[in-house]
Amino acid sequence: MLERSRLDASRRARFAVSAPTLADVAELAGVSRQTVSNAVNNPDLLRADTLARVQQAIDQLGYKPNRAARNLRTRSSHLIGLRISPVQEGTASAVMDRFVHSLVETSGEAGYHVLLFTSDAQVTGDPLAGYDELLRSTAVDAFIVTDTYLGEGQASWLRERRAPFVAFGRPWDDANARHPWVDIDCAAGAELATRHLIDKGHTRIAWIGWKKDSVLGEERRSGWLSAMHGAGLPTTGLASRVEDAVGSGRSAAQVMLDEATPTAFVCASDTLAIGVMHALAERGLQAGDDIAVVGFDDSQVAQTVWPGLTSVRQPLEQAAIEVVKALEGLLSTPPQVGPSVMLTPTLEIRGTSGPDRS
Amino acid sequence: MLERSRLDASRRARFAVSAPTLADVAELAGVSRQTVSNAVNNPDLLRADTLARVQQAIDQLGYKPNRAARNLRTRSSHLIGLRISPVQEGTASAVMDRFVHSLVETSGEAGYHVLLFTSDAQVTGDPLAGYDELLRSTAVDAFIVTDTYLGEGQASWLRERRAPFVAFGRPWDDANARHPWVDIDCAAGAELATRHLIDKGHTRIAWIGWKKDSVLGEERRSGWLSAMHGAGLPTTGLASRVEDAVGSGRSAAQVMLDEATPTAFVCASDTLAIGVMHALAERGLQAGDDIAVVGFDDSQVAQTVWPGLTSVRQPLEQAAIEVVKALEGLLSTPPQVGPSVMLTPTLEIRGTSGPDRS
DNA sequence: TCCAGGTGTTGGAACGATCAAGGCTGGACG
DNA sequence: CGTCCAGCCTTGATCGTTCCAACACCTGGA
Repeated sequence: MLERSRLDASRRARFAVSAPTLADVAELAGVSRQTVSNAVNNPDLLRADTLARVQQAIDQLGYKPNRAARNLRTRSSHLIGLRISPVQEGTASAVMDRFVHSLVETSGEAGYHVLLFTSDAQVTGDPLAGYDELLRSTAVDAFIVTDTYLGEGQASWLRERRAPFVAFGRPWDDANARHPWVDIDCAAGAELATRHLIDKGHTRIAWIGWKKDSVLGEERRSGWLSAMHGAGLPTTGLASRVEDAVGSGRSAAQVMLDEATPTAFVCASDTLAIGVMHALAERGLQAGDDIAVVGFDDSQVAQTVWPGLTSVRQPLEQAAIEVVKALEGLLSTPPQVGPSVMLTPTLEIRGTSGPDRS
Repeated sequence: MLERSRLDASRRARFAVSAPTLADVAELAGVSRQTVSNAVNNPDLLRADTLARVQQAIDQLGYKPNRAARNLRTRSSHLIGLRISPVQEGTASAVMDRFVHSLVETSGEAGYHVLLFTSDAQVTGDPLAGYDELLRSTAVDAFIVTDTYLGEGQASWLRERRAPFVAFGRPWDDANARHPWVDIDCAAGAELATRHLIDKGHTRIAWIGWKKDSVLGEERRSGWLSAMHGAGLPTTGLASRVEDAVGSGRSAAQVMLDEATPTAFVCASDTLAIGVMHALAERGLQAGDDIAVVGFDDSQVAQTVWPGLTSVRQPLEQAAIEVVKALEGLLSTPPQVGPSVMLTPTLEIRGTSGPDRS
């Protein structure tokens, strides 16, 4: 008892705010360290009255387990690594923002925190360097991998090193990958967008999409294609594949308007859709009234631009929830790998859809 | 030697990928653990040949110090907590995205990682609960506080608990706060925007800003006011204070156009500026050609909307760099608190500025 | 030859938690 | 009455690193 308070005193002298430890709680409650540990982690192992006593001591001291000590002993950090990609200035996409937010919230509820890192590709030349460092220093328990369509081989790299991870985005480059993943059926999204325009009476609906080397772009394009074919509508001369930039969308639309007389545009991204709207504005045409436009991502731009850009909205909040669910399975003992999840997007209808053409 | 390899074997049996430890490196290099530790943390303590030998062993085994063990011993995690605020749907602001990205990059170079958490205010009712948990479990070394204009008392709360933190945003509510902070001189930004319009020949320049209880809004408004006064221009009847929403900006602009015949608008946010552009579109007016509009934040919307929204751009990348710099001072021993930093925004000139009116 | 003084290296203890195994109680059962 | 067992709690060891104090080695001067 005496020795104890001496220890306290010396500790208090060195550290202004010294967090209470398991031992402090144990002493106050008159039990052993392990019992306090059990009270925190396996409360049902204790007798009710003991638990209450320990609990009260915990509250009284404001005890919280020391993260570092727990991490060391349990060989886990309860941290999840997420690599964020560079901000794309001049585009309309803000997909990550919503996803990250929902991810932080959901994983917090599951007892995990999200740790961010960047690719540093411009520094080291290796886009996977960030993963390597966190993995080898055992800083995170698992990763969440995005941007799988870039074909950087993140997934196979991580699997080789037996690092647990969940992908947001299907394994485009590896058909027999066995890791858990969650993705959004963007072909269904494009199909939804196209059908919406067909329902409104459009028959000449153009597609402004990404270049052929973008798997994601081809996937979205296939949704437009199947909706058009399903309705028996022509598609020849109505598709364009360009860079994902406002200017590209604009010039693609100009060409299309001159050569194919479309009455509506479906775009692979809001960025391209905004480009189409620029082209219309330059001709004195009003998006919606004269020609319909639908975008993809439901970005802030789509939400705020006049007169409101109809856009495919990805269920990113739901995606984050599914990712965390898969992660929990992966990190439980024994690890449980559930089936992969494919979510369906919705359509946010706004002014650029225009009135019905009947 | 024999015992060592037995240990290795049993370890390998339990953990598929077992990271090498300090002891492993020490044995391979034929030195003690402490020497390896020194090689990593204080290389200049070793003789050149010893260092080389240890370094080679480190490379050979691919050794990285175990984070948890190091954290436990040094009582620091090299993690920085950042609370992210809820995503604002339907607005144009995306300030955080750029700031967070730059922060992750800069702090990474300084050896720190960023850990995200949410306020959970809707769950616990206490916006500071997230801070408390991370602080008491010693999960982070420091915090970066944003949204200081909300008046939640984050700063004073953290100071009371002696938690190291740097604020992005000046201490609006506490004039004699002593913590380090970095902020952007948004009054100067609004002044810059207004001067730009004055230079173009405008004399009746309206202000669409936030409600009076927003300190940030009043600050920005003061920039407009001083530019107008400086040029000897009238301001009566030309200022409006509304909610930060597209619809509010739109109706405020309608009223203003009817009653005060302005030829230009300066807005407290891109969201409001977009609202003004809606009002113009509804009257068949073209932003830029007919009436000039300037926004604030240089959001993706400003960058992509037709014909390009002139907007005040905050130097968020620079802000993040300054924040990390302050943080490094704060976490060094002894802590060094430098002077607070105020940065000046720039103006991104686009189509809505319109031609010169001379 | 011996010692002072610096440089380079070492072994033991500590950080604060959990794991694994063992001890103590009281009641059930042969 | 002795043994066993289940329930509850305690003890000692351990995770991998860094801190601390001490030790071996070398050089130069007395």
